[in-house]
Amino acid sequence: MEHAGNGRQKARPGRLDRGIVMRAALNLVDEHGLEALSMRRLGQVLKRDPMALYRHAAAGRKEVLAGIAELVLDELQPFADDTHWQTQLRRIAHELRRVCLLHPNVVPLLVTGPLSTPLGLRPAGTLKPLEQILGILIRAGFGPADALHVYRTFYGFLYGHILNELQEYVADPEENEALLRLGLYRLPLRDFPHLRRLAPELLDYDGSEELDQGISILLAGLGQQLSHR
Amino acid sequence: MEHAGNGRQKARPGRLDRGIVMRAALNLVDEHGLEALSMRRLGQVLKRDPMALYRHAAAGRKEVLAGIAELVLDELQPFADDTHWQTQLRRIAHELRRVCLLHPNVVPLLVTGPLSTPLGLRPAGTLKPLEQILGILIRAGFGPADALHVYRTFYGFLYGHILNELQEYVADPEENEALLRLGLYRLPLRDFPHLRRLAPELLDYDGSEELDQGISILLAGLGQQLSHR
DNA sequence: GCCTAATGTCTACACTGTAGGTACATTCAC
DNA sequence: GTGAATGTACCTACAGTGTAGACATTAGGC
Repeated sequence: MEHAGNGRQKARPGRLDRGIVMRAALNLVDEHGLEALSMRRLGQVLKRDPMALYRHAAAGRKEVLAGIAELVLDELQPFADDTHWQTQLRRIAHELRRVCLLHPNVVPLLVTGPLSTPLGLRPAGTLKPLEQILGILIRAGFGPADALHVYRTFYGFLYGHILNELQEYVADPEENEALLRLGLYRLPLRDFPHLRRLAPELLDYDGSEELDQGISILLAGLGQQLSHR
Repeated sequence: MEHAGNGRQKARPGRLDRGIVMRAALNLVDEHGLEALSMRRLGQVLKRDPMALYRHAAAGRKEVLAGIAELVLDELQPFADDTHWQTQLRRIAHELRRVCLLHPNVVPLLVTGPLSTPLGLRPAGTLKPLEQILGILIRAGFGPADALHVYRTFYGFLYGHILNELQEYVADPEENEALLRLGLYRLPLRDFPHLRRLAPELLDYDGSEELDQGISILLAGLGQQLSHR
């Protein structure tokens, strides 16, 4: 699969580098979850001594995790920024959603990883979306400070939606239905009247549609704020 | 600290129960972070054999984590629901924010914990806010299905904001300032013009204010959606 | 050739979650 | 009371984990 056959002499196991290690780690996490990522297992996958990873790729497990997150964010595809700012925001949202759904196991890293990593020290790749959105908003007429607030609201909502959607999403829909019904009927009707009535709606969840609706609400609010000044 | 001196005979170490264990675990996580929570260390704090925990409190570490999350959510204080629906939503938001800031180390559990726990199987305590907000929205005039969508948007935004705020928040503000300046000046001006200009605004972050602004945007959008049907 | 620096490999330590067994205490039926 | 049954406590053991440190091997420069 991987095996970037570097053309030096010591090509026996295929020379190791940071990129290869990180990609292997991402594969591992995608397939077997975050907990499956251990230095030893990673070494096993790469057919290398676990300690070799420390020399080439990372100073420790944490750094591997950070590397994975960065790798996933690098999958975000850039856009031409010629359309209306609202459609641009919409596109960005769907693009982030797309990438996150491709790597659901990595999402916890994305949302909680940068915790306690001060903004100034984050890798440039992580800051690009921020800069991009600031640009869009400022060109749309927001003042720089307002643009920052709006960015936070927008991105906050975005991450929130993605977390929501990942919770809603369950592998097997049929099992999901059974579980849901069982679970809901367990709840006392007097305490959870609305929730129990909404069982059918809970079952057909369309994440993309849901995201669009949320953004529409946000944009309506934003438009209003923009015109009121 | 804990030591609920139960009045039986074998009161030497003070009889163990699930509540005590969970509270001790929460303390541990609050003070030393999620990684510090191990069954062995928890046993040490409680002066019990680690294996005793398995008998009394939980089937494993995962269950302890779930218990912690539940415990934190139980700290949410209920409201009288007599005011305007918008003020109610605002209160709920601030209340959740308050509790999360009290237990920042637990937030990752709250946002990613219920992942892959189907909605129907979550503990009733976790579902109460959902039911509550559905009620508020339906009484405000939303149809049940719309109320569900709005709930998702609202809660998604809420969790997103909290994650954002926890990222912004750093222990020592002075160090924060130094780091930020250092970090931002490292970024090439041509690629990050807006971000570098916003350094001062990045420094004084008021989470409560920020949350309020976001909610205002949301509510403006919601009001518009509500009147358009 | 040899010297230096980089790289690979192995061992070892201090941890982790938790299955399984054993010794003790308490409780209940009679 | 006695005996059985049940619950509790504790220990040991196993298969993992991250990673520091020492050692062997190799590559490159001269």
